[in-house]
Amino acid sequence: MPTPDRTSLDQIVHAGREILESAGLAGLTMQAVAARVGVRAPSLYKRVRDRDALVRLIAEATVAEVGERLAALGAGADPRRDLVVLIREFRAFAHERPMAYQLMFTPVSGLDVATVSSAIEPVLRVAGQLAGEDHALDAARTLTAWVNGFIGMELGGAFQMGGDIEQAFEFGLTRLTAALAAR
Amino acid sequence: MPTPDRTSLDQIVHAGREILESAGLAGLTMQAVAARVGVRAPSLYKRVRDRDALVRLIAEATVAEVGERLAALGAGADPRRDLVVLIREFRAFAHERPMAYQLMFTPVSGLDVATVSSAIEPVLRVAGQLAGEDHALDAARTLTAWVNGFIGMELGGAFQMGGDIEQAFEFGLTRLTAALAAR
DNA sequence: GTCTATATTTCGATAGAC
DNA sequence: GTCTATCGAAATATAGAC
Repeated sequence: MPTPDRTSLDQIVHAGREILESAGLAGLTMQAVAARVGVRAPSLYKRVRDRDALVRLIAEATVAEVGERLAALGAGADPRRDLVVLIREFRAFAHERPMAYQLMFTPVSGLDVATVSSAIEPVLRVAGQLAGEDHALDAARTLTAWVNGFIGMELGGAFQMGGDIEQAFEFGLTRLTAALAAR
Repeated sequence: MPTPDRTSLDQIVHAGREILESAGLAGLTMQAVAARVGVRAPSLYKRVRDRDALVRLIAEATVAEVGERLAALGAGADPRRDLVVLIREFRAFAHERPMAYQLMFTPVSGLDVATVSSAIEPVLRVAGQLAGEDHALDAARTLTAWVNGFIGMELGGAFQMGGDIEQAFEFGLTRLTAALAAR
């Protein structure tokens, strides 16, 4: 073995995730990733087909992590309380990894349905408990649309009219959970 | 006058908006804009400082158009009905100009507060009528977050679990308007 | 598997003639 | 004001030596 492995796919993806957060998607260049793992850019192509493939791997790792965190919350006796906890955790993740969060909802990431479906399964389940199985999907979409929109706007600085952002979030969360409860 | 004007700032912005829709933000190059208005790229710099300035002008024109369309709807006797009409019109615009819509909510566009504020004034007003002035801002943010999130997800193809998207939209709209009404 | 070197492409922006 | 010509700056990806 003339030249032993100096990096690995895991290390590359990990480095990519860090660079994504610190420099954005545009800053996620093959050179930057290579520099962080301690090799030259051409060496990355031994493990990753091209930049798009690396971006997809990062997006998949992000979805998987979100799914684990949501699943780890478990379920209690009160679906409404479970839902509040789920949504807050979702937002907390977005604040920790804003760029990765946005990447998840970007078309270019090319995520497969199965990965995403399993990640948001807890939300769908609790939405069904709350709104009734007939409205489970509609309720889950209402919730995810709202929280995703809220996060996107706060991350993008779209809330420019003053006021308390935390209060606005809790207001929406309270009203939404009440509105989705089966009647 | 050796070389009479062959284009104008209005024409440049108009061409930019069309290219944005057909080729995306990445396809909005100075060369593409120049070609569409019938000049060479360097000529654009006589009327626009640089590409960022052009992008900002396009974003501002988009916000202005949204504002006009929302304002044109007027107000009726039922705030709840007004709100439904407003939100549907907002979504209709997003479907007509998806790329411009997304640009509005992109940090890079650098929109000033005043422009955006006046555009969404109808939403804020009706939200206040519905939820009470104490909750006007919170209610408006809940609404805009939801509709923005919903539109972003449908434009990005994030609704991958089947079902009827229109039904999901109307479900959310109905539940939200009910939830925001003052109690 | 890693490296140097480089081909390729693309685009933003400027200089200076007309 | 418009043009040609060109600079400068990236970054992706490949070729081939070691």
